[in-house]
Amino acid sequence: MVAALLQREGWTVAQAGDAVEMDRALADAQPDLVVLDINLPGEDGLSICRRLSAQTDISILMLTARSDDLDRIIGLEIGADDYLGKPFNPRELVARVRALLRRRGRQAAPTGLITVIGLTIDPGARTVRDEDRGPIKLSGAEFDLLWTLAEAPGRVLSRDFLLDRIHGRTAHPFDRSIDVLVSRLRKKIDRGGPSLIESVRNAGYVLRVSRT
Amino acid sequence: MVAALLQREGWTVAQAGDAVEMDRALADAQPDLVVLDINLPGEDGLSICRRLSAQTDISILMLTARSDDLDRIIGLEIGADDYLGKPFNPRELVARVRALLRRRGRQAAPTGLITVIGLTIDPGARTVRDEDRGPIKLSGAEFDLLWTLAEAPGRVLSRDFLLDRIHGRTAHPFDRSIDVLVSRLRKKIDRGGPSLIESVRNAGYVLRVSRT
DNA sequence: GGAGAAATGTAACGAAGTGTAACGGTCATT
DNA sequence: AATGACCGTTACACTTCGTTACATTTCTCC
Repeated sequence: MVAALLQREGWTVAQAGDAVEMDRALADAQPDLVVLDINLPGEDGLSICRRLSAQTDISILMLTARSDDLDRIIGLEIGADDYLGKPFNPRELVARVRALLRRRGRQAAPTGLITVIGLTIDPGARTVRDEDRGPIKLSGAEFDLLWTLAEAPGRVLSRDFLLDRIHGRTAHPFDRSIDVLVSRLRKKIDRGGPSLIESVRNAGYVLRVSRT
Repeated sequence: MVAALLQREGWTVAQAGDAVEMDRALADAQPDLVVLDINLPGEDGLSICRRLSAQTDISILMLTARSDDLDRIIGLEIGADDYLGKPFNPRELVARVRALLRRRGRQAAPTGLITVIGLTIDPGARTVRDEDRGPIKLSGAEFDLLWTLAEAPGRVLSRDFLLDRIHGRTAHPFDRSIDVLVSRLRKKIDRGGPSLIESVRNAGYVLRVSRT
């Protein structure tokens, strides 16, 4: 799933099931970055991380089951460049990979702030701020929805597209989760007037372009 | 160094060493964007930022020494449009400046209100307001119909044309949907007198030009 | 004129789309 | 274990809109 996600963003991806496979893959290509699961059969993820970090210049994004600070510190201590707890959000994974690559200077894809209709969205910090009313607290999925809509303000995005972008899955027959998510997001970002997120019958949802 | 960088990209750049110089420069030219260092002699960068943001429409890219969350939040809090931690990558600075200017261009785009016979139609917000009676609530299809008619006031538009514009489909043999839609729209926008939407036998519908 | 045909107006019905409250499962935290 | 955040599912209310049926208007032809 991680591989599919990254491939869809345009990166070239190779997969490996354990340390041995990974070494073989590393010999074939010189990747810029490794996404490393801490739980692996055979050689442990932490050990691999230490080895990679010491011997190579490759960026390491570590995936682990637990996300408390202790783990984090240990992770960074042994040479990981960033760290993501499971279950993670697909969009967040992509954002972090992009950030790491950018930091390496091999990728020029600045993910700056997005401001639409009085909302400032910071993909790096995953925070949203209303021009007038101050910061708005959104849940992970809510943030991803807003972010996705804000990347294409004024364009109608289908439920299928949104579902895929936000959760990396396809809709089942009577899937209403996007509708509910939209409803929840609206409740948090709308000001009195007409909703900032408009529904387009038989099509999907759009973020308003002009502030009314 | 920043100035040289931006000039090399083709932008016109003016420099200022402190707040006073900046005010003088702003009076001379009306820049689209200010790159603002948070550490300045005299008036503090944050203060300047707050002032600019409140008084003008100029985009602000803030440069800060530290890039932790505190700084980031403060930066957004006081009205910066984007921020960049030092030391920064020259290419990234250019990319962000470009992104901000592009975003500005989009936002400045006129929304294209249409006003006919006392109705103001806002295609961006998809709202209609009657000069006398205030906002009117229309459904999606109703709005599209009114909008289409209002783009060509006084011209007769055929049912086929309207159907295609509004629903992107062609009529089947006994299609009356446009008639019904017109009926529904009339009920919402007409004032006492003759209908604002006139039917032309064997041809279609027209929006009245003059208010009777 | 007047009868009939054709065009248009609109109420009413029903299918489908959408909004959202409420419930419950999962997971991390305490 | 208890708590709370998050989010998918479900259920129900409401909206939207095409279809149909019938009423009304307008035109044509005699």
